[in-house]
Amino acid sequence: MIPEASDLLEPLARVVRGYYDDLATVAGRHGLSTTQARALVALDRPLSMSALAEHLVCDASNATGLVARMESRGLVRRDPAPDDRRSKVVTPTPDGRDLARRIRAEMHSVHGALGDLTPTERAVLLPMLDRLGDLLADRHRRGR
Amino acid sequence: MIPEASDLLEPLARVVRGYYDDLATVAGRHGLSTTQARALVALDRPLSMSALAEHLVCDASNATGLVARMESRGLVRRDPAPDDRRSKVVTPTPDGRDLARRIRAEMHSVHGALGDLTPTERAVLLPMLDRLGDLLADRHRRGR
DNA sequence: TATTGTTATACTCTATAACTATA
DNA sequence: TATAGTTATAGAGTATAACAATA
Repeated sequence: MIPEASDLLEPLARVVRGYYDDLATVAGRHGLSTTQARALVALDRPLSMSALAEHLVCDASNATGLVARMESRGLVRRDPAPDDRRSKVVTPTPDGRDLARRIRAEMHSVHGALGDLTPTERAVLLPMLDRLGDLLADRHRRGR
Repeated sequence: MIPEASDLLEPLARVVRGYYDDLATVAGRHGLSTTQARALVALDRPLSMSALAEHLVCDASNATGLVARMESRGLVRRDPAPDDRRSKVVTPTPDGRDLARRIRAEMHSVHGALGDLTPTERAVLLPMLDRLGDLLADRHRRGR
């Protein structure tokens, strides 16, 4: 029995749902929305406003309010870019970095489920996830 | 080299992101939010308001507005439940069913990426996704 | 002219709390 | 008393359009 692409859609959707439910739970526990949690994790490296919006796949105008709320909570800073006076660089504060680290660590359902796999299963799954992630990113980069 | 659970986190996050970006694109193309798209796909079978809210992992009060908007677009109907006069049953209209079918079919990035895998890769990945989905659902059902 | 970020606006999603009509 | 659904409210995410400052 060779599975078709469509046979994998529903199982993949279930995994995606499990991941997002866990992220939402952990983010909510710290008073963050999933968008803020995603932004904070992405800000592992400083990003301009537009680069952040691109990462979150939303309009640049949304980043203004999003970053403003995170800034007012002391999680990030917004500094003028040194090379381009139109641009701003968003950098996490030490508090922001701590929280990002905690969010990653506290995704217990995802972490635990991956830990419940046998080492052999993990060794099989890892390259498949990498490959699928590459293929999805490729298609996203081209015209979707 | 035996991968740890944490080694799989980032690859899994990439796959999740690819899936959601595709869903958002397809939903937006039809003037739906991702929540409405998820609801419409879930309504493959009629659900009560509370069952729908549970599926979407949101408060029951949200379902009221969500279904009202979908109803005003002619995608679903809200009928009194036959057995319990407090309850209502949400059913997709023919238009709603069509749109749900189209959304599933138009997730080209996900569908295409799965199709880019070799048959052997799909045969390897399918049971792993099922297993991971089961583990995530288990942990969600217990206390997260 | 084009780009970066912002503001204004409007709509949707989301949770909480209070209400109603049933059970 | 408890449950199903609704309403009211408030905060957050989202896109569009228009704008200022800069490139």
